[in-house]
Amino acid sequence: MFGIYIMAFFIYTGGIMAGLNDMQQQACEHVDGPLLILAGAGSGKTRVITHRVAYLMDHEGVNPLNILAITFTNKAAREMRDRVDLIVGEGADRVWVSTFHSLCVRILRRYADKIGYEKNFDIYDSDDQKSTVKSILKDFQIDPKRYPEKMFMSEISKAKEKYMSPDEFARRNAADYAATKVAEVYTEYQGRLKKNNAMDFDDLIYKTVELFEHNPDVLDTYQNRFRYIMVDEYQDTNHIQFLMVKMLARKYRNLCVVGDDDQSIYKFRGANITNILNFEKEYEDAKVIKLEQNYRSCGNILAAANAVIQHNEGRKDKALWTDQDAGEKISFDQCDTEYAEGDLVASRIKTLVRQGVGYRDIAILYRTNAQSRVLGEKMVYANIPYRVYGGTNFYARKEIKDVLAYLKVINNTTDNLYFRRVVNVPKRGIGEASLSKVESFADAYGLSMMDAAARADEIPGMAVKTSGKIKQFATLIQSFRDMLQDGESLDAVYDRILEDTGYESELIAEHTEESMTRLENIDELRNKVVEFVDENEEAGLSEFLEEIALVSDLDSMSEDDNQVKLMTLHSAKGLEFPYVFICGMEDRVFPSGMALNSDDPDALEEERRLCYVGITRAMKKLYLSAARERMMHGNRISSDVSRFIREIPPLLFEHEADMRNMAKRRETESVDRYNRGDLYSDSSYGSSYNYKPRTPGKEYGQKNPYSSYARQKSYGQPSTQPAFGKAFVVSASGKPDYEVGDRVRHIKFGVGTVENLEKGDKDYEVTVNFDRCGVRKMFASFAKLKKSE
DNA sequence: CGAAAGCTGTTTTTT
DNA sequence: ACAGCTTTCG
Repeated sequence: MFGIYIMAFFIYTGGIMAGLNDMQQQACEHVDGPLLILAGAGSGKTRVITHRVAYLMDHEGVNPLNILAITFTNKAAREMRDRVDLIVGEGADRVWVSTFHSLCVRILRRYADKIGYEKNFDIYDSDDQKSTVKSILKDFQIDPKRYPEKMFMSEISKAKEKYMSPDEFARRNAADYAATKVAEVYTEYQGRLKKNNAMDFDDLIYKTVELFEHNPDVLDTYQNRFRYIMVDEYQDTNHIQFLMVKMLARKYRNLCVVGDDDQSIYKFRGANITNILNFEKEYEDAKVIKLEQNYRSCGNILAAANAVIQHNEGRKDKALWTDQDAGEKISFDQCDTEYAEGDLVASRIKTLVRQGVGYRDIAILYRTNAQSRVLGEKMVYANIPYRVYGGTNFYARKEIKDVLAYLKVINNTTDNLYFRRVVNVPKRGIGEASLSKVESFADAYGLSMMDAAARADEIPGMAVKTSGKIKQFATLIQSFRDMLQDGESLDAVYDRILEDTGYESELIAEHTEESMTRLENIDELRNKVVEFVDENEEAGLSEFLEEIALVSDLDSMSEDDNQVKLMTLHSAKGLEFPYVFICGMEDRVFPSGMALNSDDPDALEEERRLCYVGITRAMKKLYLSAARERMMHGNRISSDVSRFIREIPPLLFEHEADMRNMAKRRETESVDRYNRGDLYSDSSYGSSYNYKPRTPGKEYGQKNPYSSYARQKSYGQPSTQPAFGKAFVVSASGKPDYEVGDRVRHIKFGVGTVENLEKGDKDYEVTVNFDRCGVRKMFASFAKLKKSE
């Protein structure tokens, strides 16, 4: 009988722990007390967290309500919940899994009154922050040219990340003139946000910590609620997040943090790597578990990642290992321009797809969002389904911000920022002059601008015609509020807004390509409203706006869409793809020029960590590429191959010999350039840059009509080579020098016979029967076939 | 008051 | 190259 119990026990645990290695299992089974999991890239971190949650519930009998898991993105949160669901079957939906920000919003909505806010507070995005700061600078008569608003925004943000109040900031910086200015603006900024019943991203966390600090009873409630706390991507937490976690975990000390110091890439937004490095000092009894076996990448890729990251000084020494095969070697290509690079990537993708790879298994990563434009264009050309993640956010588009501003002003009439945004959109003949009058009136009587607008006829010195218009606007907004009050659904109100404000009809009347896109976007937003209403029956406008504010583009990533994914290296963190392209492997692009110029040595180390993150996203094959020159800030500049390429041992590359040569050549070149004194100096940057065209013949297809080559003349190439641009384009898509029946040689496939040659849209398509590997169809300009006997 | 035209600085990464 | 801001004109 006892034996049966034991049996059952083993089968049971086996069910949960199936497929975990020793270290992973230890991590899962550590229940009480602080735990630090140092999890290298691809070491099954998510697996461990989900299994640990399952273990706590099923094995330790922990109530799912007592578990809090903080993830980095909403997508990660959703995934984790789904995966826990699969393991435990029931109760997973009661585990609280969310990001720092959404966790805080949920807490703050509940206790808003305790910190002097109303429950329906707005969440300001960076655009909103910027307009607020801008208007303060105007009022304070601070010249934005001497003190740019960006500086104020980042200083304020930094202060909040350290949990430093405006008062304390002022006290600490009394001596420094510029800092006193910042202190004044910071103080005023917080005042305005409060007045508008709004919080920015940093406030969400700041105010939560403040709430806990001033209300021990509230803190106690949450300490009891969250007896088991897990924090993912701990290396990217900032100081105030650290404080918040510390407060919550103080009572039960069941804190488990997971992270990897090598993947810390968010220093620029306050992430503090010492949080993870000093965890053992903070919690002396912490158990530390290292996960170093990588299950994601094949050997060559992992070796490259290890080689790169080893160039960093300040890191915990560790090395990932794998028992997978070496796999395919890494590919590297230096193209002439960013357009050629895009063409190459597109053609490689087509080859992969022809071999049976799904589009969904491919990702293109890059350092800056700006690079996505050309790459995206090339995907269109090549007919490759793709999606760009991040970048100019859907919610940052003008029309979306307008419509959302209507919703926000309906939700929170206290806010003047959104009032100003929509009061004259579409044009209602209400100008700045009238608005200042409304504002002074509002200030004088302690009203919001919306309230003042409702009483516009009382405002002194205002024309009856104008006050009528303003009043009408206030009535309009009130009518929407009434609809909601009467229980009308959100989507019904949404439609009424578009109609009654005349926003939609104006766009329809415009009837340009642009206005049609805007209408589509507005329709897309409507879909989101409907979707939200369906999924959250209880929730209202406030909740909808909150979801919009905190959700990111990436969160909508779905396995269902069979598309190539384009995103920045930053966005790619936490994801994995069988085939990964990293574009723009050039000094000043990646590592960024900023990092190269910086006097902080960690700046370059952070870039290197980013490179490490990028490489380790790849499972089967990694393609790196660079351009010899590209358009940057309106100038065509030439660039060297990224130093990170040279940090990868040549033997890991497909064309090992070439890589060796390049490394050698590069060494001498660098010395030469250094001796000339122009390494990274401005002489290679601005208009004085001496542009040397490459020999046209060895170029990849260059047919982009928007390419700057079409306008080559304007870039310092006056009379010496007038026909260059033209000759260039012709030769790129010109007829190859071989015919059907010729024997040709391909750099990789060897010798074969040309079976067919036909002119496609932009290029010749050539079909070759190779002796070694059979029939292949390819684009002539990519194939670089040479006649052979 | 509003639209159009010119001038400026700007790009690293994001919850 | 581009957007956003200021200036200018109707």
